[in-house]
Amino acid sequence: MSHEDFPTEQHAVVTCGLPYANGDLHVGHLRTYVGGDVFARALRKLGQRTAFVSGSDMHGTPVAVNAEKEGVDPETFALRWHEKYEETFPRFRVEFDNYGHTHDETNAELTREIVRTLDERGYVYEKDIMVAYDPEEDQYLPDRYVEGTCPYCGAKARGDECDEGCQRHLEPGEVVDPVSTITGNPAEYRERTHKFFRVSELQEYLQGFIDRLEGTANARNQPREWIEGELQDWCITRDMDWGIDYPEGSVAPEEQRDGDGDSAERSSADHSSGRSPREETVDGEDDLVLYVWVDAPIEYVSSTKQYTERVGSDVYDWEAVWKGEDVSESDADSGARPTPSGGEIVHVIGRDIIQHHTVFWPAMLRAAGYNEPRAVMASGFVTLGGKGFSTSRNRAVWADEYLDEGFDPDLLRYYIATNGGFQQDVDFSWEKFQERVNGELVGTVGNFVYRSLLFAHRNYEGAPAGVEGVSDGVRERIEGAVADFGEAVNDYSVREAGGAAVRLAQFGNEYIQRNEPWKLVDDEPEAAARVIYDCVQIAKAVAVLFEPIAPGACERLWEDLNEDGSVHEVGLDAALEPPAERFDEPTELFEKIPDERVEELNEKLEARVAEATAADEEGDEAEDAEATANDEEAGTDDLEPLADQRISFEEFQALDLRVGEILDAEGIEGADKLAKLTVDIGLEERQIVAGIKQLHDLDELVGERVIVVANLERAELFGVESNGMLLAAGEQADVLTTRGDAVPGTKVR
RNA sequence: AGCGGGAUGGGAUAGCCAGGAGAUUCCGCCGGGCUCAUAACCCGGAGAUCGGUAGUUCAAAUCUACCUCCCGCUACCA
Repeated sequence: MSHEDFPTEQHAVVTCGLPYANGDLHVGHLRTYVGGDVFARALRKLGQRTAFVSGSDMHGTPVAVNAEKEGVDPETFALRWHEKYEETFPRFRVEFDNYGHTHDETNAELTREIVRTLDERGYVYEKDIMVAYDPEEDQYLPDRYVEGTCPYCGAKARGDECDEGCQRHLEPGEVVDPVSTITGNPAEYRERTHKFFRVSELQEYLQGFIDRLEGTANARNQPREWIEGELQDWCITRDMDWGIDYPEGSVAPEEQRDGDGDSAERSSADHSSGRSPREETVDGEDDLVLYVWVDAPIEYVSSTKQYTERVGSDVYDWEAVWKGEDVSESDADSGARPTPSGGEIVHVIGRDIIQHHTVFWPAMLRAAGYNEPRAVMASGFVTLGGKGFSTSRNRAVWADEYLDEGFDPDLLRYYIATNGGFQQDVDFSWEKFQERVNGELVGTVGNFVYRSLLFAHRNYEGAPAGVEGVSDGVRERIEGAVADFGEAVNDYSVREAGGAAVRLAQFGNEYIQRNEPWKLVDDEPEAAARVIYDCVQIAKAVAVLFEPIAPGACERLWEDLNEDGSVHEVGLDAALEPPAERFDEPTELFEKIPDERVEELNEKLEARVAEATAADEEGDEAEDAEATANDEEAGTDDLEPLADQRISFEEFQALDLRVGEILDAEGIEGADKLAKLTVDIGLEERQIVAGIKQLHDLDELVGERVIVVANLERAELFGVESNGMLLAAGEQADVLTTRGDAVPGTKVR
């Protein structure tokens, strides 16, 4: 192991992947934040000085697009979500020392500073690239404003990644046959000058880095393919208004801020025209904004900085943590490991953003002279009934929803933190939730501390006096649990950190059961007192060890134990310090979840998912209706231009068009739009797949005359063979039919 | 079809990265105990040749190759 075990002398910072200010939080998101919170608390228990920070990710095209849809400016839109998150996290006892956002001044300033450093050190160069551009709307189309075909695998791809095919990250200008996602217009490529970060020069460094990176295995393995293959330089600018301006040396920061304000005003006044990407100005002045993945991770640093600004650098020094000893310019791209003088940086993220944290981000840090992350913990996803969450279909358990049901946040924390390995996907169901709460939290932990403290209170009004201290066996057992806890933290296993406490409580139950103090009280009062003293000690240790997972419950337990101070602040030593000799009747730490409750929750969930799916469909229809209306009003404006290219009569004759009659029509399961049709085309019956499921009452189509391209190559869609193509007009799939009574099979010409 | 993740007693999970006592924990099942405790708790038991095949090794759930099956995301106007 190339790193010292926790706790170390250095300060640590634990960060959580920034939530993207674009929608509600659900239990899946919470997995990462709870994981980070548990880990940060656990580090503190070990005695490691730790800052726990995060912030909202405000920039990027999806925010801009969705703000436009709502007719507000991106800042207003993103801030609204930011405030929501800021308020939600503490309700799950995810307590950041600082929670900022990427659009605040601290981050804007630090981002410009870091980028300027990269620039000065020669890590940035300019390159003219072809950028997708919508000539009709006169705007550039960065990232998700454009989609087209992946140049590597041929699948349909978004502008920034081949999300449906090979999963490759796509650089601007790479996507083939680009189309604007805003207008649907085919886009053309125009040459623009952009900034590139020489990631390729840091390849040797990154190879060393990935080998010494700690955390979960997936974070270390997934980026290998990139780091050990050929690293591409990274385009770090975009043609947009929304974001942090590229820090041109000649432009003073103040002016840039003004620029931001301007753009916000402009886009809010201008939203109806639906444009937010940078419009080219008359003089063609480059108004480049930094790519969102540049300023987003810098927020980790900015947020730490804000924390220091609040508490003072004598309490926590962000610069010592993040900067440490700067690597000299000439050394940066060597594989040499930086002097380990900085802090322990631990990133807790979802497994979908591993590459950003193990390639681009450490490269930036290194090149700018910052300290490298010690560990990346990448969590698996949360599934629902074995299937993935689908926010669009409302197939999810939302954070608010959970709280509204009145459940203690600790229950969910326990469930998602310990139900499986951190990098493993965990399944959520109310049944399993109930099982673990009732069995482990109530039956094992809650029951043990309650029976112990109640017995102690009734017979001794607290921990029995006159006992010399814990018995050796129990002491060893507690020490063992403390050791397990420490090991778990060093293994980055939040699951095991929780397990140590639960197993200790389990031991407590065995211990009290074996010694039966209730039988001893009368005949052997001293023996009884010793047993109960031991039990109270175990309960106290449980409070200390379980605090990272269940901070609320442990706070109550700490009070029940009549302990001074805060259970959140005590270290592991407290586990073996003598318990109080006086305390009141204890409370029940956790409550059982009755079966009826689970049934009710399941019904609710199912009903909502069904309803939302239906509403989704209606929504689509409404949108479609709107689109139709627009089509009519818009007249010729929205029509595709006529093809310039003329074809020969022979080429036309190559099409075998036939009249057909629909004999049967049914939807294809799993597909939103595809329908399977059986069509009689005179000489034979054909099975044809057509994308008309939502646009037609399928039953009404039966008997309808249609025009079919009979000699189109066969294709398979959703595993269903399509042997021909049904002709239809426009977005609404207005199906072509015959005016007279041409019989099926008649050739069309 | 592509990418990713899995396959361990009835169900759910750990262990595999750093091979070595026929294997963890939870739920369920069977039998017993206890009554301090939120019908909680404790003890004992049945039950897996760790997906298949072939290798490497003195030794493989753990390493290598191939295969099968499952799941997730994608798949959509042919």
